[in-house]
Amino acid sequence: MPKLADHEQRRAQITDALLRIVAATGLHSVTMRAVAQEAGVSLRLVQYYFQTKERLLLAAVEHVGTRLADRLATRVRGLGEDPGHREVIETIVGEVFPTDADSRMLHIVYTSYAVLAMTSPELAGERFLGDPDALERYVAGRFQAAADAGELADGTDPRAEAAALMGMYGGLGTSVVLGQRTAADALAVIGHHLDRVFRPRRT
Amino acid sequence: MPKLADHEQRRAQITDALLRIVAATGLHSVTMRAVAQEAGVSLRLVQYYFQTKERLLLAAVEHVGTRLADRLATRVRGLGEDPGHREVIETIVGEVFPTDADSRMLHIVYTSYAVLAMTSPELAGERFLGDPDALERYVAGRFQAAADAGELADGTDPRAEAAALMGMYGGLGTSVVLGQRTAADALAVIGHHLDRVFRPRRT
DNA sequence: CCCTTGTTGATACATTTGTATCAGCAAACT
DNA sequence: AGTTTGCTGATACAAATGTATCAACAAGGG
Repeated sequence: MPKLADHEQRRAQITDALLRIVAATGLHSVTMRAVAQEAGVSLRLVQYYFQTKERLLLAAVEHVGTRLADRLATRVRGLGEDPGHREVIETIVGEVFPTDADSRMLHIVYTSYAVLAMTSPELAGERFLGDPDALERYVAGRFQAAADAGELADGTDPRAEAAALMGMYGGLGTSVVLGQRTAADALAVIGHHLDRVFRPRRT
Repeated sequence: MPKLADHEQRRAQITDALLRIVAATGLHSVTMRAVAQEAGVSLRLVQYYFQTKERLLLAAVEHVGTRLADRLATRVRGLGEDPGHREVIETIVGEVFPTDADSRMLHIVYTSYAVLAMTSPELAGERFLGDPDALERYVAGRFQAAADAGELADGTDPRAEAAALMGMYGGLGTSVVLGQRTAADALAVIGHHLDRVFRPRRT
C-alpha cells in the first residue's frame, strides 16, 4: 500500500494556513478557497482531508491547542529542575503574551474562537474551552505550591489568584493586540501585580 | 416640511436590532436583511438610513458606546454625592460586568468588535477604541484620588492599578460569558483583588 | 506490471449577500 | 390641495461561498 504523504503533516499544513489567515485578516475571511491557496494546495485537497468547513475549523482549534501546550511544556522544562514557582508562572505568562508575531497570532486566533464560542457553542468544541481551563488549573496548582511553601502573601486564595492572573493576561493581551498598550507596559502591570501576590522577602 | 419620524430614534431602532443580533448569533450573522427583519422594518429602510453595511456597523459601535457611557454616568450619579472611591470603582465594574442579559450583550458586542478591530482597524473606528481608553482613564483618576486620600496600599501605581483592573474585568468577563465561571465567582475574584489594593483599615 | 493512494483540474450549482433601481403609497406640513 | 418626506415592495444582479461530481494523472508498493 503506497503512502507517500504523511496525513498528519498535510493536515497540519492546512490548519496552519488557516491560522495564518485568521491572524492576518480575521476569522470572517476564512474560506475553503482562501485556506487552500494559503496552504499552497488545491481546494479539492482541503475538501479531501476535511470534508466540511466546520470540521476544518474544529481541527484548527485542536491544532492550536496542542501546539501551545507543546510550546509551554518545552519552555517550562527548559527552566531546569526545580525552578521557583514565580519563575514558572512568569515564564508561562511571558510565553503566551502577545509579544512577537507568533504569540500575537495565538492571541488573535484564541480570541476569535472565544467570540465564536459565545454565540455558537457547537462550533468551538470542548477541546477549545478545555485548554484555557487546563492552563488555569495548572497555574492554580503552582500558586498552591507557592502558598504551601509560604511564598505567598497572607490571605491569598491560590485558585482566585490563578483566575485573576489569567483574566488579566487575557484582557491586557487584547489591549496590546489592539495597540492600546505596549506589551512591555502590560507585562509591567502583571509583574507589579505579582509583586503584591508573592511575599516580598525570601528568594 | 413634514417630519413625522425622528431620524435619531429610527437609527437607534435599527442599530439596537443589530446589537441584539450580534449578542444572540454573532457578528458574522449580521446581514442587512437580518437587521431589517429584527428591527421590523424593510431592507430598503436600512439602506435608506445607513447607505452601506460598513457605515451601519460603525454607527452601531458609536451607539453602544454612547449608551454605555450614559448608563455608567447615571449609575455613578445615583451613588449620591461624594461616594467612596472604592464604591465608585466597584459600581462601575459591577455595572459593565456580564451579570444580566443587558450587560452580557454589551460584553459580547464589545468583544466581537475588538476581535474585528484586531485585523481590520478601519472598520472599528477610533470612537470604539477610545471608549475603553476613556473608561480606564476615568478609573485611573479614581485610583489616583484614592491614593491621594491615602486609601491605597503602599507601592501602588494608580494607572497600573486601573490597567490591571480593566484587564481583569475584560478577561474574566469573557470567561463568564463562555460559561467557564459564574459571574459571582468572577466578581469575588475582583473583590479579593481590590481588597489587596485598598488599604484595609479606615472606612 | 498493476493497483492503490494522493492529488489536481474543471466545473457545476444552489444560496447568500451587499448594493442598486424604479415605482408607488400614506401622512403631514404649508 | 399640493408637495415634500418617510417608507415599502418587488426585483435585479454580480460576486462569493460551501459543497459536490467526474475525469485524470503521477507515483510508489506488491
